This record gives sequence, C-alpha cells and structure tokens, in this order.
Amino acid sequence: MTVKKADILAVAKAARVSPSTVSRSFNHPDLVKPSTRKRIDRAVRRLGYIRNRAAQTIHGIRSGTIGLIVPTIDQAIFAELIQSFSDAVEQTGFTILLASHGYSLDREYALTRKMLEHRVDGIALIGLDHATDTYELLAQQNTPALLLWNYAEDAPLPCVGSDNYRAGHLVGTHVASLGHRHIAAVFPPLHGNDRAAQRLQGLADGLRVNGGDPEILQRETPYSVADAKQAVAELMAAPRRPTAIVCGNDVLAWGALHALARLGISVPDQVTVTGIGDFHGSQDFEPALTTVRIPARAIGARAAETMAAMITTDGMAENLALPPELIVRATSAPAPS
Amino acid sequence: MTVKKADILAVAKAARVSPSTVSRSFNHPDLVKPSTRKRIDRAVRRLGYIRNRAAQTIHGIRSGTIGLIVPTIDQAIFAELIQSFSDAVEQTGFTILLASHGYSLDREYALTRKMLEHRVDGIALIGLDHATDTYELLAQQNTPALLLWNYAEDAPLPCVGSDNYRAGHLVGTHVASLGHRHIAAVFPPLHGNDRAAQRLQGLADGLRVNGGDPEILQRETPYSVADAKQAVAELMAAPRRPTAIVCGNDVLAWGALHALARLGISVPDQVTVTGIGDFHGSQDFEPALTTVRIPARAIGARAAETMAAMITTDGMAENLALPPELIVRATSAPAPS
DNA sequence: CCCAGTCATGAAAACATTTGCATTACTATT
DNA sequence: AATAGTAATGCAAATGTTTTCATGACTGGG
Repeated sequence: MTVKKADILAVAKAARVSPSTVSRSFNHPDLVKPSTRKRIDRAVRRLGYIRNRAAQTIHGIRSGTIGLIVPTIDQAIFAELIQSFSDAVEQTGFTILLASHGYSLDREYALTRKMLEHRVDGIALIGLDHATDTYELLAQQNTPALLLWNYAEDAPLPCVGSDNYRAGHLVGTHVASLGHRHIAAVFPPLHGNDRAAQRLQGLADGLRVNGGDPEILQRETPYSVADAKQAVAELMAAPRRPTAIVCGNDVLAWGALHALARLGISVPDQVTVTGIGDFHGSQDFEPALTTVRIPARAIGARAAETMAAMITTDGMAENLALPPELIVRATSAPAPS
Repeated sequence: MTVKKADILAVAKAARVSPSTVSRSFNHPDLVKPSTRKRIDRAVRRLGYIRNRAAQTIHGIRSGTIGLIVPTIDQAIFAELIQSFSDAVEQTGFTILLASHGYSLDREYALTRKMLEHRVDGIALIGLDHATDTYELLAQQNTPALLLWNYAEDAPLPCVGSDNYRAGHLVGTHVASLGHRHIAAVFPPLHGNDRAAQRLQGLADGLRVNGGDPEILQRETPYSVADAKQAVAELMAAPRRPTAIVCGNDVLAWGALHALARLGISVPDQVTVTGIGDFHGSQDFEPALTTVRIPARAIGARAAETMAAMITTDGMAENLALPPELIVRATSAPAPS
C-alpha cells in the first residue's frame, strides 16, 4: 500500500481551500474565518498531516532546535545539567539536539559543524576551553552561542556557570582551616578539562591562604567510583598517609569513602574527605559528604533563559555567575594531632 | 555589518561554477573534476559556507536525526542508556533529538508529534507502555519506531531490551532461596512505569516459586537516594523488621544501604539488600551490591544498530532480548534464624 | 580529421512551505 | 443602491537544495 503523502497541498484540497489558507490557519489563526479553520482542522486530522519544520526552516523561520554539546552524558553531573537545561528549553518550545564528544576538542568541533548544518537556533558548549577552530566557526556564523558550566569574566563567549577556581579555593581554605598539612588531591585527568584544572589551581591556592605550605600529593584518576576507590586504597597503603583526601568531584569522593570504609578507616576521625559538585546522593551518603555545591539545576535553567533571550531578541547576553557554595557535612573534621 | 548569507549560490558564483556542480561536489565528489572541486572547496572555506540540512530534507533526503524520548535524563540508568545509544547512533552519522517527559504519557505524545514535525528519521521510546494516541500516531506516519529498554515478545512495536519481569523474578528466587520469608519491597511509583510494575510482579512470583508464601511489605518510594533512605529508616523502626529489602533499582538500594549503615544494622548479616540495574558504582559500593544487571550499554548499542537498519533498509526489525543477569555480591546472605 | 564515447558541467524542475500582494466577498454607512 | 472599508482568501514568488536530462568539451581509434 503506497502511503499517500500528507502535505499542505493535500490538506488544502481536502478542505477545499488554497495552501496559503492552510498555512495561515497554522501560523496566524486569527486571519482565517473560524468556519474554514474548522474545516481545515478536520482535514488535517483525517489525513494525519504533520507540519514539516524542515520546509519552514528554509524560509528563515527558526528551526526550533538548540544544540547542546557535552563531554559526556553518563555522569551524574552532566545528566543533571542536561535535564534542567532541557526542561527549561522545552518550556520555550525548543527541542534539544544532543551530542557528546568524550573530552575530544576535535570531535567537539565536528559536532559543532554538524549542529550548524542542522541550523540550530542556538548552540551551547560545556566549559570555556575549546578549539580555536570552534571559536572561529561560531564567530563566523551568527548563531547564538553560550558556554555552560564555567564562569569567567573574560570568557570569549557569553557564559553561564560557576567559577571553578573559586570552588577549589573554597575546599582549600576549608581543609587548611581544619589544620590539614598533608593532603592528597584525587582529580580527573586535566587534559581537555578546564573545570578540573581550575579547581585544582584554586585548591592549591586555597590551601596556602593561611600562610602554610602543605604537602600536596596529586593523583590523576579517571572519572569513576571504581578508579577512585582503587586509587585511594593505594594511597592509604603508602607509608605516610594523608590526613585529608580532596577529590575533584563527588563521584571520586564516593569512591574514596568506599575505599576507606573497606579499609576500616574512620571518616572523618582519621581522615577528611571532600568532593566538589554536590551531586544527588552526596547529602544522603553515610557519612554525608562535605562538598562544594555547583548549582547545576540553576545553571541549566538560567542558561536556557539566556539562550532563549539571545535567540529571540538577537542581543548579546551578559555573563552570569552562579556562585559555588561550601557545604560542610560529616566527612570533614580537624586533622588528628 | 550585514552578514552576507553563504548559500550554495554564493559559493557557486565565487567558484565560477553552477550551483549543481557545487551540490555534486558535496554529494558525489567523484563526478566532478578534481581541479574544480578544489576551487569549490576554497570558495566554501572562504565564505564559511555550511550545508543546510533543512533544505536537503525537503527533498526526501534523510534529516539525519533520530528522536529519543525518555522519562527523565537525570537518572543513572537512563543517562547510561542515552550515552550508549547516542554513541552508537553518532557512528552512523545521525544526531539525537532528545526530550524527556517526566513519566507523563500525554507529554510523551506531544513530544512524539514534535519529533515528527522535525522529520526525524527514526524515533525511540522507553518501555512498552504508551498512550494509544502515541501508538496510532506512529503507525500512521511511516517513521521507523523502536521501543527501548523493555523486552516483550508481543510488543506492539519492535523492541530492544530486557525482560523486566525476569529481572524481578531473578531477585525473587535468589532471595527466596536464601530463606527469607519476611520481605520489604521498596519500589518506585508504578504509575506510567511499566518497568517497575513488571519487576514487582516478577519479584512476587519469584519469591513464591519455592512454594512458600512469604510476607511482602510493599513500599512506594520516589526515585532518589534520599527518599529510599528515609523509607528504609522508617521500615526498620517498625516492630517486626524484614530480613530482606528488595529494591526496584540500584539507586533505591543505595539509599537502603546508607540508611542501614546509619542505623548500625549490618549488611548482609542482619538484613539482605538487593537492587536492580547494576548501575555504575554498585559494584564498588561498600558492601558491594547484589543486583540484577540490565545491560544498558548493550541495549543502547544494539538499539542504535537496529534503528539504523530500520532506517536504511526500510525493513521491520526483529525484537531483541538482552537477558538480565543476577549478580550476587556482598549484600545478600541467608536469612538469620 | 571525423566520430563515437566518455567526462564534466549547466539549466530547470522539484521539494513543502510562507508571505506580499491582489482579489474577492462581505458589512455598514450614507 | 452605491460606496467605502474591511475581512477572508487565493496567486505566485521565494526559500536552499538535489537531481534528471541535456549539452558541451575532450579523448582516442580509425
């Protein structure tokens, strides 16, 4: 059975009007007489007609899509961000075109191109660190672009996010103020991940803010509970144990806590553990994790608003800083003497 | 500065060829002389031309997008699925149009319509339970549609996933075989969530498979560590405690484990805990969680393959069952006598 | 040097819409 | 009943591509 295509012409014929009227009935309903509109609606339903956005798009009408390119979806933190961004974006009628590049800036560039081929109305990237090709591409096309997650005053494009340096700094001063001098930093690989790098820098500066010069043992760990668990197990097997384990994000901190639980090392009495992010679950961990809250939901929501504004009013957006916040819970305590 | 639009015509003029040749140079490069191709490429680069998929799409050419509609993104389980589906789909050149409906079947219908307006080449939904409107819509349009996550022989559309009834059944027989007779079932709300409902049914049947008639206390809990933690805390405060807490998914099981840790109740000596899903982190939890693995990554990958096949060969796909697998770890043990 | 065959390119129609302008059909005012 | 004004609709051009068909430019064999 050949499927008879249901285009606007078929609808027009069925409703005994011209295609123009059908189009108007969709886009400017007030311009068409209620009775004909009803006739058209009936025809639409009978034929199962569905509007073709592609055909609209080539008229300069917006495509109704926003491109979102993330390093990875399968991480608590980005999942939360994507969710809130998507929810907020939905509300303004847009749909998200999603892609992930696995921390490869080259793939990110390719994906950006692809998004532009799809004529997304706006495009959002994670972090501030991108290939110069990508920046040039975005500058050349005049598609609104937004950087999510990070905040920096001098960002090359409008950004909505938190200052990761500050997040690290908050942890640093907290840990230093508790008297810890021998510290392990468990961080994800810094390559292609400006967030992690900035957090680490902030951490180092924060730890020294009180004038001390603590010993910092840095340890790169892939993003996973399993890897962090193993890394911390090894760390604690070393002759001289750190009194605080500062993790680049909450997932790594969870791994650390599990490792310590297994080793029977008491937290926070024997060792302090901190995360960054305040993911779902950190609050209810046992013991509850001391961390820095990066307001992912707020970032997603505000970013969506900003994006919508950029698209509809065509104006350049202001940078927006959502400050990180130290959340002291049960995994941090003064260094044992 | 007015941005001079870079369409295929502008490129053609700049390269001193006809638009046809430019188009060919993209789509059938072997049909155009290398020297002119080079000239075109130069013009493309100089003008910053980017192909317009919308314009291609109205020629019946594929849009290169696949719609993915999920209940929610911000859950370990779906994040993993989306990631693997997206990765596999990327490889075949498609991009994902993503939307979430928050377990509302009505919103799902609306989103499906929207995806069809965007002329996605295929569309994937989670689970088997959908509004009849949605099924009718999909049947009427001839867009390939696929149901992810669940498997059932008699699914109304091709499906790729696991049999959730079996997953629950595996847990049930495992727990029953350990001699537990007083069991608490901590499950997410069943409304609009056929996965949970089927798991629960399988669980109940599995528990009874040995002929016993165990006492099952069912407890509905929103999907979150916090809620599960609280629910289990209340559960254990009751006069007669269950000896096994069977959770509808791993996140709830994490909450249960945290609650028990807080109460100082030893797992698995005093109480057995099980999950379903085997999410990232369950293996490395302390103690490691006994659960049923739903092969999310495999499902995503195979689903993407199936989808690609449906799109390119236009054929109906076979249902594909990826069996769940019981993973016995450290949180389950014989019931205390 | 002609002819057949191939290679490379161009012209124009087609795709599914939207929209500016023109036209027709009303309604109300005189 | 004529006129002006407005409401409703249709016509046709335009949007950015792809593709079929036609044409022109070579190439090599006789």
